[in-house]
Amino acid sequence: MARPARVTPDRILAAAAFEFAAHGFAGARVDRIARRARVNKAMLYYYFRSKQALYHTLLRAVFTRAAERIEAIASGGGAAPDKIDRVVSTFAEFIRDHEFFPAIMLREVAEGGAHLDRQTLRALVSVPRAFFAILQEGAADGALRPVNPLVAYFAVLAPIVFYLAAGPIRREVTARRLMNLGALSADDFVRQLQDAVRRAFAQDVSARTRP
Amino acid sequence: MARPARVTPDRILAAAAFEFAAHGFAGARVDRIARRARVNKAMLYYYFRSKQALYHTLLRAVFTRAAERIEAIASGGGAAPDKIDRVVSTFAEFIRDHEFFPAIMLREVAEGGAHLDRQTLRALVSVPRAFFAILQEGAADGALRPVNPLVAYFAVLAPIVFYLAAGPIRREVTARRLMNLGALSADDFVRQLQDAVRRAFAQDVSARTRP
DNA sequence: GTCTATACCCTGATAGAC
DNA sequence: GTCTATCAGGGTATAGAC
Repeated sequence: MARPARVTPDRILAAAAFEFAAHGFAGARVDRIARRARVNKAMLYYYFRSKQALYHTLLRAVFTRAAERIEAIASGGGAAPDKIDRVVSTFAEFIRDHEFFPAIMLREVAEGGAHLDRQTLRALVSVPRAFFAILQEGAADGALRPVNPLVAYFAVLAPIVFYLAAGPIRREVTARRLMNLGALSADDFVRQLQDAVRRAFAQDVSARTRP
Repeated sequence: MARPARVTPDRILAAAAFEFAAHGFAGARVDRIARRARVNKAMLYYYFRSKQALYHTLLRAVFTRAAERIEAIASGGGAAPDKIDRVVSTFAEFIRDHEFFPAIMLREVAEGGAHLDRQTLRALVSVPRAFFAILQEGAADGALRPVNPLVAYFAVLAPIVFYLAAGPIRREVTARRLMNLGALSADDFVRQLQDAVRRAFAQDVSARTRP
């Protein structure tokens, strides 16, 4: 049941996601967000009190949604290495559904989390928390080597975010013929990263049970 | 042989690195850069024509220096897996010498390379180019598994940059007691990442010859 | 809820004296 | 080479009519 009253703020949020991802908080222009959302600028301030409030709302929504997906994997069934496979593919899928996510994630890390209020930080932290639970489960039953959880966390997630965020630069490099980067679809990247991660952290690499 | 004429622009560049890393191009304030460099703002504009020119100069210098270090490894001696170990440690070392680097790198990727002129892009590209040469050498002599070079590149470098850039957020998480992240020094991170990368990409993991 | 017009501040950049 | 003073433009935010 569509609530028409919701559609305007949602359009604003979608436009804001695009703008903040492309230019960062300081570089984003409220005028551009309003124009892209096809609403009047005063309307934007009517729904969101300020540029900051708009940004905070956006961050909270997106980090909460991301955390939910990872938590679902951790608390679901399956062997630990398979769960890690699923973390990789789910994260990539989440980014496909939220193209603005990698850029905003990178910027927020660079910013030192300056725009993350407690609730948002809590959502963000629940991602590594869920991931650590998978690692511990795998170490306990011998499916995973015992490794430092932070190392594993960054080894798994950083490549995905970075690779998908770097798409525009790769296109620029290719367009200027500075280097010949072969074709590599996002799905292929995911599969090969799953493979690398399994070799890096699974106790028995040959135990492949990918669907 | 100190050339006093150089010291002022260098101080400005150092201050700019700090400011741009902390706030990004749009968020950076020329006034703050000048104050931090202890020079008058007019002086800054005397040496650098504009905020943009200052940023470009900084980017070109830092990416060129980073590329040099990686190229030296690729063209140096040793087995391919050992070279990859060295890429990991050298990159971490480079960041220790240039603390502002991870944030600027992340922001530039998020920006889609909007501030990278041809020369800077060329320097940036020479990093993966050197890395790919190592991979090819290793695949040719059987020391490395044949893998997609882009996957390996991002699997190796993204975790380092991301992990070191995320230091401030980790401190924030710890300070707010949202999660208990154990102690992990940068050196430990490097060693464990080297280990993970070797397992992921070396043909024979047991062939360890780390100094 | 929607729009126009505008206040007001911030910031990049420069003119011009020394 | 160095500094003070200032301008011009652009950007967030709001007042107030409808």
